[in-house]
Amino acid sequence: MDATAGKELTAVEQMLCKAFPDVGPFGTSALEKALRKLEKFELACQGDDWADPECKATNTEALQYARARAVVKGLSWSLRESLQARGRTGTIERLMEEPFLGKSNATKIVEIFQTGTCQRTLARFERGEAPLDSEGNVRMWAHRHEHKATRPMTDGPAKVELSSVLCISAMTAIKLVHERNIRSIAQLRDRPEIVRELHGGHRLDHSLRFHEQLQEPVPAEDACEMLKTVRETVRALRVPRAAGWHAELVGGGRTRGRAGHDVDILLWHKEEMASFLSSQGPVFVLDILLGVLVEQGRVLPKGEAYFSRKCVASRHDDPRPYLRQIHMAQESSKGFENLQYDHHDKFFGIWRSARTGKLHRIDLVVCSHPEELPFARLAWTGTRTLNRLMRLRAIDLGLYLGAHCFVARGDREGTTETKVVVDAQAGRPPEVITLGKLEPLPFKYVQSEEDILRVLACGTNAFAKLVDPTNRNA
DNA sequence: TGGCAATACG
DNA sequence: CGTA
DNA sequence: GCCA
Repeated sequence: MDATAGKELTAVEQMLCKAFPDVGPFGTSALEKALRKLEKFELACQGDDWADPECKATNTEALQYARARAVVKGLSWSLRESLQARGRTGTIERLMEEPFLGKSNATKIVEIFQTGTCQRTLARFERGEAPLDSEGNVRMWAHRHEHKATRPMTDGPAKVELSSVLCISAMTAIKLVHERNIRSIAQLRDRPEIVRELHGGHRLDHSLRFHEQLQEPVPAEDACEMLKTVRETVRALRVPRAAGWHAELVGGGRTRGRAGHDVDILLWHKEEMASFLSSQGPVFVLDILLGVLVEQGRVLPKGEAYFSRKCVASRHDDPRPYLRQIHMAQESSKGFENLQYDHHDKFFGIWRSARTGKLHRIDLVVCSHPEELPFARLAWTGTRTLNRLMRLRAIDLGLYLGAHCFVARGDREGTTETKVVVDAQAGRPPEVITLGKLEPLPFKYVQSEEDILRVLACGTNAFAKLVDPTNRNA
């Protein structure tokens, strides 16, 4: 029996029941692009979520646009046909039956679909003006806190352009516009003394210099070459069972079947961890791999370009931090926020094509423990919006979902126990696992992305469309 | 009607 | 504050 | 915008 039978689905459940193809059948790509632009304007003008430590507010507008775009991608009916058959009002009503769309966003979607823009938000953002709220008032300040507002909603195009530079965040772009009157990348390039003040060092200098190249889509030929080179290089390393290392595309390369401006590669091994112990201490496969790739001239070195490596030694404290009894027993007001989780070793850097000499962003992620592979795959395949939806769903079930495992939050009223339905297929008795506070769900129940999605669907196949990564472009 | 909006690391 |  |  369906675990959700007898009650209405939550908005998050409705979303996860959908498929999000890269290109849908109903001609909504211009609408999706407009909603993406609105999200980017909101992020660039307000700062990303939690960007201001003094004012911990969610960027609700950006979140709404991201969700609205996902809803449009997941629509199983045609806006065009609905507008013909039911008219504007009928279509708005139908949109309001979709998750996360109220009257305001439904109306906006119809306006953008019919006219290509939205007069009170998108058109104003594009002219560098502050948008209007649903009552027609100018939304001059982020977070609606007029008295301590430091972030005007004007100059959207300048802020979007500046924050697209690697190493320049939304908050830095906002300061450049309003404190230094810098309104484009070209203007920033003409002011080396201001660039120096940003303290980005050689990484920022390099990002600015090669910005256009780094924004270009990576040609399929180069993406293939990157994957092949990484795979062959890791398999030739002097590490335990080197031939057992795998390299696969995640990110846009997996959800869309083609790379965007970067290439995301996940490295994993059936038996080995991301690092091993030598007499000198832990050795990271990623470090050795990067050493070779830098030497071969494929990856730009730390002293030359953007280069961010994150490895952790605590992996070899046995057992893992999040499996330690001491952590499960630890109670704190902050819940599991104080937990030190292990993490996958990562590299964010610049690749130089052997074919064209052009530079491209590359992300390498090394799955830290073999059994965490499905969680690493799911998280690093994304998209960002889909990750947020899946993690919201996990919260609904009393679970934490990260890139490593499920952990019981144990923060519900009255009990610290969390019941997890790992299987509720028709014709079988449901299998329910009971977890204590901060106890991880044993990996034997989650051996694939499909298993994770089934747990999120309370043991059913309600979210099975998302098993295919090309349906994950939310 | 008010709390909540994903989660992580250097 | 930067990145995913 | 959703939900207890």
